[in-house]
Amino acid sequence: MQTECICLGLLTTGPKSGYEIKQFLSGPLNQIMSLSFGTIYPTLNKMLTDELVSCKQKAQDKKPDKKIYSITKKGQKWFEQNLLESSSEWLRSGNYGDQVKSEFLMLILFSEYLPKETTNLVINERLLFAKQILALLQYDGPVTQTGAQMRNTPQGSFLRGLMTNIISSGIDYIEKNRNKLGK
Amino acid sequence: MQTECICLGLLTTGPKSGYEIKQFLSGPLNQIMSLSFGTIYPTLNKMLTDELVSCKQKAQDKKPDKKIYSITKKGQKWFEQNLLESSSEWLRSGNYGDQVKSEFLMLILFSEYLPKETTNLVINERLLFAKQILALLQYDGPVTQTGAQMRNTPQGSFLRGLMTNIISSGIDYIEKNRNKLGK
DNA sequence: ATATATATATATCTTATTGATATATATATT
DNA sequence: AATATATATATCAATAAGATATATATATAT
Repeated sequence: MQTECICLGLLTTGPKSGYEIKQFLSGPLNQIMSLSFGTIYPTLNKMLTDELVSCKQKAQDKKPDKKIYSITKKGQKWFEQNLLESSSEWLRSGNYGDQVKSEFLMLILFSEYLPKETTNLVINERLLFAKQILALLQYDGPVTQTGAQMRNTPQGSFLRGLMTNIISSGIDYIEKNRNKLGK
Repeated sequence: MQTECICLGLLTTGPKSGYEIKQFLSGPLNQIMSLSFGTIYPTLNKMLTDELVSCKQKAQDKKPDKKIYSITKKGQKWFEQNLLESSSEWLRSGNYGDQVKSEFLMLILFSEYLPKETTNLVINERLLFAKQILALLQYDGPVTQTGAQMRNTPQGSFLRGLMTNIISSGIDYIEKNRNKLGK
């Protein structure tokens, strides 16, 4: 149900192929949402049957057809209806720094069973990884037209700002308190 | 593979039933990791076959038997080995405020299609929800013996501190910048 | 006093989702 | 020239979530 809604939401900014939806969900947005091809393609097909999207097939010689999906009027209506209905649910089920699946933090919880040098190494690499993501979020160079949604809209700026804020304060905390983890 | 590791990690602090594992993962730790019964029970059974855990069945009249699982020596070895091997993977796959599945933030991204009053209401409720979780994290009253792992160990304090930090800065950002979302 | 809700406790089943793999070609890099 | 990466779609097995069924005890509200 959500998968449909997310794909439709991304299609509101213009027609896209399944590959482009995946691409978009692999940019800065990847920090808050991801979908695999195994989810995207079946969902697109299902929505085609339900007439929530239409599909224009571009023939390409020797390559498989490029299938460009557009949201239909029925789809737009369904999307807005569904967004409204699920808003109170999405509010709680989501996570942005208050509900956060984290294998890294589980590793820290269990770190007493890890060689102390490994724990140190893991934290170093984690900080590096976090800083790479920060850089990706703050990057202001050219983007594909798909990524413009994260740039030029107030919603996109808000999200980028929030994520930057959360990640930075996480990095700060780890740097200041890592010494308190048992040695 | 991870499910096994997480269950074993929780069993290192003492024998537990499947229900108690679920309980523990529904406390403050729920913010970073959760498992459903549909995952816990089959995993426990699989690990019993593999002799990573042992099981003491307590007969109870008229109630189903209480099955208490303990980590075996083989299990402890497997756990430590696996923790070490997967550490470099868990480092990246995890999310704590830098990679964060968030239906709430997707809702914000799509909020232009939501009635403006709804967006406002959603943000208000979200802030309330976040503050409830903060209170839960900072709560210092009595806990079940299972929860002690999050209290009395340096790892537990570190996690609680990090989560508190991340959530607080998220709340701050939202309060200061919500006016910038289109009206 | 009684009804209702919540907590304890295990288990199964359908559905959703991931992650891996297969296929095919163009383009960029070494 | 060789290799790696990007474009592009699709399927499938393995994993995991979420719902539901079952059974009882206890706490709370009417």
